[in-house]
Amino acid sequence: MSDPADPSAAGPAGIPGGSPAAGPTAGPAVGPAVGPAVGRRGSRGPKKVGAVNLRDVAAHAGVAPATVSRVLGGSQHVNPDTRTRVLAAAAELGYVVNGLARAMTGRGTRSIAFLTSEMAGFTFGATAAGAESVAAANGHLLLLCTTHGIPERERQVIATLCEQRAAAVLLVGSSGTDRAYTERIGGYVRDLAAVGSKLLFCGRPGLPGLPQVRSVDYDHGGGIRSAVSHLAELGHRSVGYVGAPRGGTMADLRLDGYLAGVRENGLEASPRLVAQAQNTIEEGERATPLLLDADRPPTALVCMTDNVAVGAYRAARARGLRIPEDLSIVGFDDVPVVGDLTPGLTTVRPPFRQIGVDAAEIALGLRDGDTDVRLGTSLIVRGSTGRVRD
Amino acid sequence: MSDPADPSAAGPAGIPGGSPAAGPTAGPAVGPAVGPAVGRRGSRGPKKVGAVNLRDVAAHAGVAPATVSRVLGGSQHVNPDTRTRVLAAAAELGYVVNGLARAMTGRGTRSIAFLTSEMAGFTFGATAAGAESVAAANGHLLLLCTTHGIPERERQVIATLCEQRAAAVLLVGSSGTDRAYTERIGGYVRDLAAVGSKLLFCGRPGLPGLPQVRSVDYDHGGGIRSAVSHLAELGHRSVGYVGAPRGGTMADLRLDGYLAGVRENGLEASPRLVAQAQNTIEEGERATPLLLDADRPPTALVCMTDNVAVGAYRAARARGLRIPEDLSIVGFDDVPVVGDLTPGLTTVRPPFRQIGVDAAEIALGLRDGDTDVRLGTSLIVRGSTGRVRD
DNA sequence: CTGAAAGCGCTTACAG
DNA sequence: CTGAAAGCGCTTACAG
Repeated sequence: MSDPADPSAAGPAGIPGGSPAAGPTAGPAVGPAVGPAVGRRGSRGPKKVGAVNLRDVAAHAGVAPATVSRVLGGSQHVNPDTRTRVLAAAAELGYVVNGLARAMTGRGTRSIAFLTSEMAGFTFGATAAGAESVAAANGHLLLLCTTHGIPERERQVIATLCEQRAAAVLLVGSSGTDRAYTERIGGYVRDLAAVGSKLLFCGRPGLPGLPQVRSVDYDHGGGIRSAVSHLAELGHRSVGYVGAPRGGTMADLRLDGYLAGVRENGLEASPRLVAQAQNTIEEGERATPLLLDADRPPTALVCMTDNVAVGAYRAARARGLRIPEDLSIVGFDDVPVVGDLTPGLTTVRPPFRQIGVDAAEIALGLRDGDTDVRLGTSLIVRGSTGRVRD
Repeated sequence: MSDPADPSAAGPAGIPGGSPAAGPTAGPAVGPAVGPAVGRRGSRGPKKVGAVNLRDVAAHAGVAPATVSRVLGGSQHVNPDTRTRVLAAAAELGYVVNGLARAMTGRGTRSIAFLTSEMAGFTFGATAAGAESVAAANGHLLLLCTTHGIPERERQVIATLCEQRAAAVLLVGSSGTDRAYTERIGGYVRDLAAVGSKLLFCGRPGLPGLPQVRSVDYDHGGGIRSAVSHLAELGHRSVGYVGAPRGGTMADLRLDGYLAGVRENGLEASPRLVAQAQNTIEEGERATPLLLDADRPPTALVCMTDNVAVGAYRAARARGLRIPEDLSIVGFDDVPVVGDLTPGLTTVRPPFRQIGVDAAEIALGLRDGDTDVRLGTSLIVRGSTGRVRD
């Protein structure tokens, strides 16, 4: 019973939803739908075994295969009567075009791939959702791949994607910035180009060494700077930063944003105001005390991500510090629920969904121009930031 | 410059990562990798235009296409020397097998599809991640599709998946329970079976009318019952429920779990202890007051989901109610950050990732037996639940 | 408007 | 162990 192909499970014929949906141009079912025409009145020997194909439809309609291909392919000039006859035959046999075969002739729609390190987290989902909506609206499927950050796995995935002839691959999220990384990506770009595909950066900036790879990103630095400015306006002069050390695109951009914000607003600038933490709550909880327990602790913290900020909340609370009376905190990403913390987290919101949408549109060639796109962010002010205590 | 196929972008030959990875059995690159062999010393007329194919490799190695197919296909008996020669030729030409063509002969690996209403949210991501890991480990790609809950879109997606010959489709998440729904799904099952594919329920129970469709789910009812029991142990006698009205698998199962829990623990049972709210924070915020503002309000609330619970936090706070002193609250799902609310949310944690893993394994036929699987949940006790006030 | 033929790129019996 | 041939299911010039 675990075999859904069991004909005995077909149920009563004629149930709506059971219509052989066929291709985008096929009409509604007419007669009782059937699966593979196995043993259908012994019409043509014991040959057929797979699904019904185009030739079956042609025979059933009394036309040549080429004609069936034309009407199903939405071709131009076809006699209305012939068209009707073919459509009826297709529906009657429950014909479903073989997309694989079609793709081989160049007419098929190739899928677009979304390649990310981990597919967990809100930011991933929002971006993927944006890409999916565009893909779907254009008849493409979205392939979801994960590298877990290991090069060998990444290589493997790209190879598979080349074989499957993905239309394009969106490389999503932060990445390394070293020379080895650039060369590795450069290899992917060539491999993909060899099969008519292309690479696109999504949610991360382009690579200097790879100017031909377009990027769809948001303004990491600008977002952080707006957070720093917000704190400066509230009177803070000593603002700390908790985030990942240099070495990744996101870490670099956000840290640089902090540094620029400090400079622009004439705030205290000092290495002792920066604590290193990877992007997890635990890391934020671990690193924040490095700043809070110092001699003259900062009155406000800008965190690389909301995860880190939540860790900062924990650390502050553990020390009996009130937010924002004793310490203001700003996050980045605006993931769900952080607005319901006590107090709500002030944070920078990137247009994740839009990033996915733009990337997919570019990947599908729906957009002209060849420039990178970089979207703006918005500062969501909630209760975790307040005027500095006098 | 937006064309990644631009040969001038190929950079210096010999860069690692740029190796023509080819199929799973192809060896490492040897000479300088090249893309399509266009114009390569005019070797065979102006014919070639696409990527290099198997015949090119055969010619380059001085063997028949069938032989190349054998060594690349990991076939058995092939002369070692011949194998070496073919592998070298493949690497030299940067050959990448065409998965589409291979799939047409039945040898290719078909992708598995993950079909969900919305691809937002933690639960979705965790489940998909589990499925992806299994798919990847077995050389399959994961297709991500979205229906936005609209039947027409759902139909469209299934049709496309049939055309693309997906190996299986995982129908993920809650759904309707009415007869029309069952018939619609029944149609999909037949359509998929006709192309050798199958349907699987994931994170939701099976449909009585469709016993042949297997389901991989977790114990919604048991999870809620454990929450109710937990509250009963804390002395609560009047426990309310906030969740969606009947009509969906998740809503039904969780509400039934509440009802059973109330009965099992001999708690107050009354329709006025149940408030209806869809699965969003706002809905929880809207519906909770219906219970709190009643004559003899419950001392504890079980919410269908964490979203609803967060809404309940808002409502309680708006009334000056302390959690858990004045009101205990339990959620369901254990999405990120709810543990950092004030107080941390006590909630039921389903094994989302495992659900995805199991579903994918079954879809890929990696598991025997034909029974449905239903995994257990764990109650994560945090600060939002406490002894009832005397 | 419609057929017959060739081709897309691979794999698999069938014969050596 | 290896070739030549046929076939997978579709589409596209090429001729009517």
